Amino acid sequence: MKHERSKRFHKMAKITDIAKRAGVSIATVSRVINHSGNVKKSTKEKVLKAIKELSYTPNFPARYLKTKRTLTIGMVVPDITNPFFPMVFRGAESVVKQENYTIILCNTFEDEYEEMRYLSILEAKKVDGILLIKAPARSGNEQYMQKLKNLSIPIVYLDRLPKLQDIPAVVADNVGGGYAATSHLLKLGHKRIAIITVHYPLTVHRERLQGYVKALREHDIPISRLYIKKGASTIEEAISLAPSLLNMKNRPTAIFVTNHKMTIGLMRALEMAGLQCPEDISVVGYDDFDWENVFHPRLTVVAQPTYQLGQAAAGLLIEILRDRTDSMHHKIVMLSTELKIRESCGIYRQNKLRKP
Amino acid sequence: MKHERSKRFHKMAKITDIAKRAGVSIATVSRVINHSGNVKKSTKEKVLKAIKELSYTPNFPARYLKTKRTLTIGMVVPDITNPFFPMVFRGAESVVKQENYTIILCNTFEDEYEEMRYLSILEAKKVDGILLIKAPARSGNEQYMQKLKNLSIPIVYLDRLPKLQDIPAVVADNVGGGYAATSHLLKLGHKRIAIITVHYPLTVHRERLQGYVKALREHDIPISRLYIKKGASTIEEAISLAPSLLNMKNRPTAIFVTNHKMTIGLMRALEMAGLQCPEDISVVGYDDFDWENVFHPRLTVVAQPTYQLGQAAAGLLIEILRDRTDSMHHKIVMLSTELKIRESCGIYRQNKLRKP
DNA sequence: CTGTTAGCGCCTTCAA
DNA sequence: TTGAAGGCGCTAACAG
Repeated sequence: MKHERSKRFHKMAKITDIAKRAGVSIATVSRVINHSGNVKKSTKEKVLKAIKELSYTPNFPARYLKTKRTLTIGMVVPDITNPFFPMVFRGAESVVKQENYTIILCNTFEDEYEEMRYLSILEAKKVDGILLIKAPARSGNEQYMQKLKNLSIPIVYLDRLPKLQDIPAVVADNVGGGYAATSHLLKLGHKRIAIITVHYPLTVHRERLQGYVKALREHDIPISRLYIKKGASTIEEAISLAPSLLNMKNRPTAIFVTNHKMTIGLMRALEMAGLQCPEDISVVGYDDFDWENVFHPRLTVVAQPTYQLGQAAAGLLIEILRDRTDSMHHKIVMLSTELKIRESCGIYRQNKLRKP
Repeated sequence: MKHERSKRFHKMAKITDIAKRAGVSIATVSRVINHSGNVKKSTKEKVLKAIKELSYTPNFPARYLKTKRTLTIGMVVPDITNPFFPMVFRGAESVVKQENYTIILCNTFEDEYEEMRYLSILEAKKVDGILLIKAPARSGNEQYMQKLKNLSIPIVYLDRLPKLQDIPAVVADNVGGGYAATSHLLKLGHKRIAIITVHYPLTVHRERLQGYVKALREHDIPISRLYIKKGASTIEEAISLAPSLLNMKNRPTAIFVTNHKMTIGLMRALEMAGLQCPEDISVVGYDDFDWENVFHPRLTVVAQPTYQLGQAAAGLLIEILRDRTDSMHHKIVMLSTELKIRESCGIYRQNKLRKP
């Protein structure tokens, strides 16, 4: 036997109720609601009055059947718990809300299967568009990439780029970020500069590594595989990765970490190894948050334009939705990063080499 | 003239397409999709085949018209940029996804008008339920409270309680949190303990203050208005509030901050005043995040069960949705907090009184 | 086990 | 300026 919804949830008025009460047809009601077609002022007022009296709101899902628009967009992120993404979300929300869109937020936990699942749901729910921050690609995912490309809903890629041609996307200048971080260290005299980065097949990290390599090359410093550590983007992973760097005979005098969570892990590892930052070792991190300018050591970091990334991506998506065609939107927008110099990098000194 | 959607967005197959291709009626197709009614194995396979071939997905908005369920819920938060809320979101998402729900996330910026706006939209979009973390109440909002109470969609209140009777809600033990923080300071010998809290009419902060008062009373320490500072929950506000405390003749030897952002602001203010924590002044903060156990001074804080708050609230909401009645769900669930003792509190020493 | 059919709430020609 | 009627894609009786 089916339960009844309790009385306090009275059913909502519908358009016929309004029509009846106002003594007009539903077509007329629809016209005043949507400002479509002409309605005599007096009848319009009658309708408005009825709407107010019954506190009527149009039923969006029903309306969708005709209009084919849900006024909602989907946003798929790897991990909303990484403070980078809430800022991106807010940026996006700030622009879509102007157009009365609303956002379904989906967390994939860096899992492409989860991403697929969510994309299917978003498709079924008929969101008007999707902002996608991709999870790392799994090997043998060609089929999925094909599906992505042919999805019935416009997608704007954000931050992380898939292996796809001709897609609309908004990204940060990761090569520039990696380059700036490494150059800064070089300018301070460091020569043995390590990098801790993420092993996922993600453009962002590959590019930051590229920037690192580029800067070293420009200074004729050979790239050593021993100074390049890769792992999952977690605090724990950085903690377990760090010792292989810190216990080297030629321990690096500076480390560039390309990821926020791993930066925290590295700092923990330094402490555990009894190393002072910046006295014993310099660190450049990634991503900039409020507390970083307060607690010690104050991190020198590559700051990303998080809010702006969200804004730009949402703006692009809305443009596409407005045209209802994406033919001329196969462009990739790149926003630049900024090195925030604080206190976690010291000048290279020979005597830094004391054993830990 | 209306634009056409570009060709790459081919229209989706619908149930009649499947029926035609499988050589059955749409009713049968519907049956296999929804596992309702019996279908002969062989025809079921035919249908499944057709579905796969046309990569058909049911159209949720259309389906809603019949089922009255959108399988989406709304979550309204004050500021997703405060790391407290992403954790709550993840907790909620982790349980609703089990039931195939999806979440529309709405940011109100602590603005009750914005909250009203979003609630109206969620109502129009026919979300099945709402998780609401309320913005501070404006004065003269009785009408809105009335509307809230009579909303056509079940709400579970989260973290912050409105002035309403008989509502389902999940909250943290804020009195307990304030009490634990203050007691800890008292145990360390502090007597001049100040509190920096939020002036919004929000249960959470009122209760944390209550806990503070309760602890002091138990130790027969008079409550001084001079030691109670209230303001907006921002970094800047804490910075501008702090000097009135730090420059007092009887400067407090310990401060309890009931809000994450204000904690950051206070630490900044201490630094600006040339005060060391914990040497010159002890601090207990609120909310616990990864970096707090790494950077210095390591904050002693009241940790809230963020993830669990989200889980519990979502669980309660789903229960309500399952019954389609909230008659027996007028309960308030309270989860406890935990004091994380780290390094920002020192033992009270007389000589702390040196001028800044 | 399967098909026919009547709506769900709304928008939108087409007529008047 | 207004109304009547069809249909969007789907589910759920009701028949067969």
